Amino acid sequence: MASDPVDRILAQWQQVRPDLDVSPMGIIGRTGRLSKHLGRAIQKTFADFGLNLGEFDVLATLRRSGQPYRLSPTELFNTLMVSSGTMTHRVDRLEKAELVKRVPDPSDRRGMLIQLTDKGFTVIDQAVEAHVANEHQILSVLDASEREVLAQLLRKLLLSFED
Amino acid sequence: MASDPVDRILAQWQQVRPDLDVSPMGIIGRTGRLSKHLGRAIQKTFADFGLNLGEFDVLATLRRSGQPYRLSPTELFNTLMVSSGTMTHRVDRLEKAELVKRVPDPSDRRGMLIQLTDKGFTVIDQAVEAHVANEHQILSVLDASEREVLAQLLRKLLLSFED
DNA sequence: AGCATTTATCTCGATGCTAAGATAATTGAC
DNA sequence: GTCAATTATCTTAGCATCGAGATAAATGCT
Repeated sequence: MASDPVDRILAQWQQVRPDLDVSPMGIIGRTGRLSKHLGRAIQKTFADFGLNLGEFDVLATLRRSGQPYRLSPTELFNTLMVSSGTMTHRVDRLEKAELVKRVPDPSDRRGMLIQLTDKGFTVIDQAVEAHVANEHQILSVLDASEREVLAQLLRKLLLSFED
Repeated sequence: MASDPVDRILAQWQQVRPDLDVSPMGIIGRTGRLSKHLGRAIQKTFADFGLNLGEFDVLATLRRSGQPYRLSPTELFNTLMVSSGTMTHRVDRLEKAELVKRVPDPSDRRGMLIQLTDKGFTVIDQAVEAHVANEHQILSVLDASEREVLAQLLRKLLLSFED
């Protein structure tokens, strides 16, 4: 197997700090770099639909929640691991683009519900299709069993952070 | 194996769009979420040294490059996958904290070199030790062979993005 | 019922990032 | 040797984010 930039980083540390076992960087460093690359590759698809990654995530979360395609801001920002302020701004932008609208929560007068509009539904359904096709393309360097193993290991690690 | 939030996302998509094979999200979605969790867990260690993740990366890159602990801004931002403007700002901050200093490149009058100061050297050496210990802790949920397999698969995927 | 605590959302100020463009110096084709 | 193209760094404007705090409503203890 060819060496990647992270292998070179590990080798450099070995040179200057041979007393340290920096092997965890082989996973943590690669996860960070990979996440950046994946984010960039994926943004390109969203741009075709006038969305950025954050906006896509909001619409996708509403879409996959099923009818009536409506969730509270709190559910959205908890699911998406962002702050409440971030979610307010994302919804502002999406509302301006008429992809979602805010409706009062009938059962809690403090709360609002974020409702996917018809236009939002159409946009996210098309965007998801393009996105999934793109994801298949990106992962085509791994065969089916490699993908399976990778997903399992990532899940195990992820479970140590969240239920 | 227990299910994680990404499993629930996949199950939701299966419900509302059974025509789509969303299995790539099992890897791409988890990589993104994991990267966020890892970033947060790691920032905490850096904060003890008055650094954020970006600043740590700059100091660490200089440190592991070996003597004379000096690199150009271009080498730094290429290595760290950020824009040139971002690197200017990071160096500004680090220079203000007297952890690095800018020195003219003797062989190219357009260029500057970013030099780790003695103070910067001391700080990064301590920070790296704490950081590596923290990384070992984070990955302790995986056994040695799992870590090895995970690193290999991440490298294979990473190599499809960069040499 | 009354009141303190918690919950839901939004507002605001600060931070770090990007992309495009400015300046200055080097390189390379002729 | 000249000069156009490239390269290196910094500047600037704009954007997405976070965290702390404000407001308003619901909850729950007594």
